[in-house]
This record gives sequence, C-alpha cells and structure tokens, in this order.
Amino acid sequence: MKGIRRLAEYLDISIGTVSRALNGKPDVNGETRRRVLAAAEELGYVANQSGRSLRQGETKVIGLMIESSKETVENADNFFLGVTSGLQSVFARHNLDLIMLPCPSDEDPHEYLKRMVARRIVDAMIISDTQRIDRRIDFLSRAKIPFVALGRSLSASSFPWIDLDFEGVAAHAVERLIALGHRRIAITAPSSEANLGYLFIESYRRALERHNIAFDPSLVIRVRSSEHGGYQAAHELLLLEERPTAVILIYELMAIGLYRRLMESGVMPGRDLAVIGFRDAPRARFLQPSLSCFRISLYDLGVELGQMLLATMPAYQEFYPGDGRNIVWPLELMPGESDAFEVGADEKEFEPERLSFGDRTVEF
Amino acid sequence: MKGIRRLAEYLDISIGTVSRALNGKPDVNGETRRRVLAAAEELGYVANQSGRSLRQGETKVIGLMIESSKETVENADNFFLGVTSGLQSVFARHNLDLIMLPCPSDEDPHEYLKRMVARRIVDAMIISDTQRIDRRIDFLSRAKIPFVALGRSLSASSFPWIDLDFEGVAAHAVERLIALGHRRIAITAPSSEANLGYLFIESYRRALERHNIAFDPSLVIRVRSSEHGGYQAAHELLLLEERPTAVILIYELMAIGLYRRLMESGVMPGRDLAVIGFRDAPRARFLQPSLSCFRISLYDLGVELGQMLLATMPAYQEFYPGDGRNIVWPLELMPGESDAFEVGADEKEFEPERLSFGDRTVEF
DNA sequence: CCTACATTCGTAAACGTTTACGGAATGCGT
DNA sequence: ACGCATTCCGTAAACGTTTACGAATGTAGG
Repeated sequence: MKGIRRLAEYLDISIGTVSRALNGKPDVNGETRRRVLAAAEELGYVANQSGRSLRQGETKVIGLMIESSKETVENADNFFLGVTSGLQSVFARHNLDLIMLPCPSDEDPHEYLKRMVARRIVDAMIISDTQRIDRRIDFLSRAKIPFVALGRSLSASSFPWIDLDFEGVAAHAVERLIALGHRRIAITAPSSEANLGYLFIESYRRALERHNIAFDPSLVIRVRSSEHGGYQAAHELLLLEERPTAVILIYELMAIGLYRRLMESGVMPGRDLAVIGFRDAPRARFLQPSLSCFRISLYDLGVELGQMLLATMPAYQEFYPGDGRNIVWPLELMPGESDAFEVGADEKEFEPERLSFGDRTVEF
Repeated sequence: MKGIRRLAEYLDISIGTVSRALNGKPDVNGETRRRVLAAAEELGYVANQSGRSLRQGETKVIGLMIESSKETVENADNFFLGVTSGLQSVFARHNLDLIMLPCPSDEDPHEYLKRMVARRIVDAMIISDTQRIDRRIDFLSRAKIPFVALGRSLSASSFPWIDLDFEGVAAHAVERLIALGHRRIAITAPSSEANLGYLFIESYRRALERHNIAFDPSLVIRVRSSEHGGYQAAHELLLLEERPTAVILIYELMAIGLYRRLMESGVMPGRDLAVIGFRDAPRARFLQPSLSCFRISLYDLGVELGQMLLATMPAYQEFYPGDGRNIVWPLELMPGESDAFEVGADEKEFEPERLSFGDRTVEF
C-alpha cells in the first residue's frame, strides 16, 4: 500500500478525507486535520505530483527556458541565476516551483519548447533570448499557454515582455561621452538576429544625430559579445584610419579582451580611449581601469517578471492585476574610471572618480 | 475529447493500439502504425506526461540541483551550463530530459531536495556543491533514488561522484612554482564548509614539505572566491612582513580583483608576483598578464557524469556498466604569462610564453 | 416530534496514459 | 477441413490523486 492510501489506512479514515485535510479544504474536522498532518509528517508522505497533476490538469511548476548554446555559456554569466532568485521569491508565495529548462544546443528552441509544453511538464513559461522573429511566441499565444518573454520581439499580436532598456543605455552613453568632449564614438553590436543589437545601434545613431554628428557605419563593430569579441573589437578600432576616442560596449564582458588588445598596442583605456559597458558585473569595478557601466538589479527584474507572468494566469490574476504589460527595464549608470577623462584636457588637472575599498570585507 | 482518445476516435481505432503504435511496441501492424504517427503529427498530439508518469512510475526526467545562493551566482559562472551540454548529449540518447532545479537561497537544500524527490518530479538527481557532510547524500541513498554528486563528500556509505582534482592542481602548481625558483608561495582557500578547500590546502602543504619548505599558515588566505575576494587576498598579501613571490588561486575569477589590488600598489603580477589560477575561463587568457590556469572540459565532465548516473539506474545499466565509480577529474595546465618568470632572474633574458591572436575570428 | 440546516466524512468517478489479457482473424501445414 | 501458431487489436484495469455528491450525524427552531 502506497501513497495516500497508506496514510488513510494508518489513520483508519478514507482517502478523501486525508486529501481534503492535507489540502486545507474547509469540510474537515479540526482534530482530524491535526491527526492527518501529524501522520503525514511522521510517515514522510508527500503527494505524488503525477497523480495530482493528472487530476487537476495543472502542475504547479513554472518553466524558465534558457539556451545552453556555446554563446550563451560564454556570455550570460549567471544572468539567469540572478533572475531566478527574484522569480522564486514571487512564486514561493503561491507554492509554485520554478525549474530551468536548458534547450540543448543541437535542438531547435521552438521544437524543444513545443515538446516541453505538450508534455505538460509546466503550467507556464518564461522564455528568454527572444529573436526578432520568434516562432515560440506565436506558438505559445495560440496554444494559450501563459508566458512572458525576457526580451522584446516583433510579433503580430501583443504579448507580455520585459526587456532591458538598450535604447536608453545607448542614448545615455552617447550623451555622456559627448558631454566629455567626444565626437568620434564607436559602438559594438552582435551580428546575430537577437533583437537587442538593432535597437542599440538605432538609438546610438539618433543620439549622435541630435548633436549633429554624422553616423559613420565604420564605427559600428560587429563581433561576438565575449572577451574574444572585445579583443577583436579593439583590434578593428586600432586599424581605423581616424581612430575614435570612445567606445560603447554592448556587453561589459568584452571589456576584458578590449583592454588587453588596447594595452598590447600601448593604448590606455580610460586615458586614450573612453569605454562604457552595458550591464554590470562584480568584475567591472575590479578591472583596471574600473569600467563605467550600467547597473541592473537582476533580482528586481525577476520579481517583476514573475508578477507579470502570474498576471496572465487566471488562477492568480486576482493578486496581480494588469495583464499584458510591457516593461522597458531602466538601467543606472555606475561611473567608473574607464571614461573619466575629458577629451583634450590635461590629465593632471582631472581627478577621476575612484572607487575605494576598505581592508575589511565589503558586502556587495 | 482530448489526448489519446481524440486521436483514437479520429482514426477509429482503440486507444490501446494508438498507445502501442506511438511507443513502438511490436504487436501493431506497420500500416496502422504509419497512420497513427501521421495523425499524431497532424493533430500535434504529444502524450501527457502526468498520465504517463502515473502509469509507469517514472518521469523520464533527470534533475540537476544547483544552488542559487548569492555566492553561487557570483562564482559559478556557467559552470553548470557547460556541464549541462555534456549531460544532455548522454541523456538525449535515451529520451531523457534534463531540468535544472535551482534551490532558493532561503530554503534548506536538504528540504528542497526532499520536496522535489517526494513529488516525483524527477527519476534521478545530480547534486552539486556538496558539503563535507551533506545530509542529501544519506537521504538519497536511503530513499533509493539514483543520483550522482558533483563533488566528493564524507559519507558512511560509498556513493558515485566526480570531483575536480584539487589535490593534483595544488601539487602541480606548487611543483611548477618551486621549479621556477619560488620558495614562498601563498594560496587562497574558501572559508566555507565545501569540501574542496580542505583538500586544496592539504595537498599544498604536502607538496611544500616534499621540498622541505615549512608550511606557513599566514600564507593561507581565506577569502570568498570572487573578484572581491581576490582583491582582499592581494591586500592581505601586501601586508605580510615577508611578502610571497607567488600565489595560487582556488578560483581564477579572483585574479581580476587580485590584479587590480596589486597594481594599485605598483606590484606587477607576472613580474613581481607569480599567479596561478584554478579552472579556466575565456577571460583568463585575455587578462593582462594572461593567467596561467588549469583547464577543464565541462562538456566531457558532463558526459562522464551522465554516464555514471545512468549506470546507477536499473533501466540503463546494460548500456553503462560499472556502478558506483568515483572519478577525480584531471585538469591540464594552460601556461599563461602570469607566472612566466623565474625568481631572481633578469627579466630581459626571459622570454615569457605568449599567446598570439590573429586578426580573424578565432574559435575557442 | 418534525423539519431545516450545518458539519463531517465516505464513496466513487474522473484525469490520460500504459499494458496484461484475451479474442478475432489470418496463414500454414497436415 | 482441421488444428495450431502468429499477427493484430480491443477491453479493461491500474497508476495516485482530487472532488462532486450524498449520507450520516448533530443541532436548532418551530
């Protein structure tokens, strides 16, 4: 005898009552409920999820789909784990569990998603790495599976998403650099179909034009968003006939390779070339020079994302009003040393903003 | 009408036959099978996992439990995604799916594991971040849940695990540094209960003693394995009355902070202080100076881990013989610039090993 | 004492599969 | 024409839950 039957037999009551007691249903005597809970604890009973899901038609599990492609492995360092914490803090309130679904690199993300959803392993989905045109979105919409996307996308119908404010970052970075006297500003972008690159470059272009600076396509460096990409980017910058005085990185990780390549040619980042990075990471402030970059709270992003998802699920809509919102997530500039100089100014006169560290442990 | 019934009705055959056709059972006519498969494709039918699991008593899902603690978020950048690829390549052959189970930071890992296992969401488990004494291991053993551990642990009974060769790395690093003329070698270690620190230090101590160098506890720096920990470690090294000429890092990420702190005091890593890191990452070779570190193929590690797990599962033992093995995973030294000098030698005479990069895209 | 209602619990049906079992149809050898 | 093996398929039970329904009991009001 297994499962709930064992418990019922042990207590000499019916399985229906046991189930009701465990699930907090009202029509069960207080004393009975106490006995059931005690026995469940004693026998270590936990309801079999398959039986429960089958009966209820829901699994109480939310899936976070991530891609385990080589590129993601290199780039997205802990981005997802950071977001996961925020998501879980929301889901925990409703006894929802979060699982991460890593799409194998040799499988089509769309097929993988279909498989997971059709098997009813999860009730709802959070998808990431959305492409400009992403078949997963139409599929989920049509299949009426609740979902939110981390990253906007072009789609016929509207759908809930949160995306980082690439446009704001690019514009802010350009404005800042122009204020520091820069006129020739390079920018990096991925060559992939991910949506972010397009918006990033567009915003950069518009910001330049607001200041009557002509857009120069040769200043847009298309490389992978990795350390090696940064190395390559620096290499290309150094080859330009008219060298830029500043560069905006779409991913801060690139700074490591960029710094190296620059130094190999005797060009000092933060003195000879200003650098601003997108997204922060602990390493940014420990680089030499420390990297000016845009901060983001992954935890808060996760919380918002979780709430947005629950708002699309009928069972939870009462708690989270406001279906189908879209959020462009703002980022905050963390000034570092990598752009702390004015073009043409005498460096001696300029006091760069410095970070200071005590000897004691500092909690970040 | 839903599910397999719909399919059966559509084809006007019984659900039993449909099920057998889909599952490749022998007693079904070839033509019938063809029709069923075609109809399933047409109607987009995929078996409901809850029903299937309930009947079969297995889920065909393997769980990889990871901790989403702050420390893990900072440190374990993509370690798991890397391993995941290898795992999936093994599991895919048996139609097993891998899901990642991130334990919330505010929940006891043991309780979380119990919950997931009891709910029968997964058939087997891969656990990581094992502590020196880890209750999860006894629990899984007693509950007879197939599992493997990424990281060894003290346990009454033996269990299958793979662990990185901390001892080999520490010994190798010490030998190498001594060969380069170093006598005063510092080492970093975590203060946590994770098993790795203990082995690392012990092996370091024994290697020193083999060369008749006294073990100096003040050279063991206990900090967090993050960039900031590296910064702190450098700070402490600089305060020592008799400064070491080399340092071994238990995690290469620390090099970034270490480099920074050293440079702030005018100490050049790779010239004034030798540095060797544990575990590689793309960034290691792009640091200035590039970091000597120990390489590991996460993919291969995942493959081995996956096979080891299947070997413990009755249904798959025929394919993967050799139950209950333990593997100490070897690492290979990737020489960089950070320790490429001999103590006391004239630097001009010494040609450091350099990495070269072409202008073209180099695939790592 | 009868009725109405609330409380508590047992019964049994569903949820969507898989699979043991047996029956029908067919082929084959005699 | 018969027996027997083989091939194919339908029937129904089972997996472990939840839950609609109704029965049993107690309680209060008339």
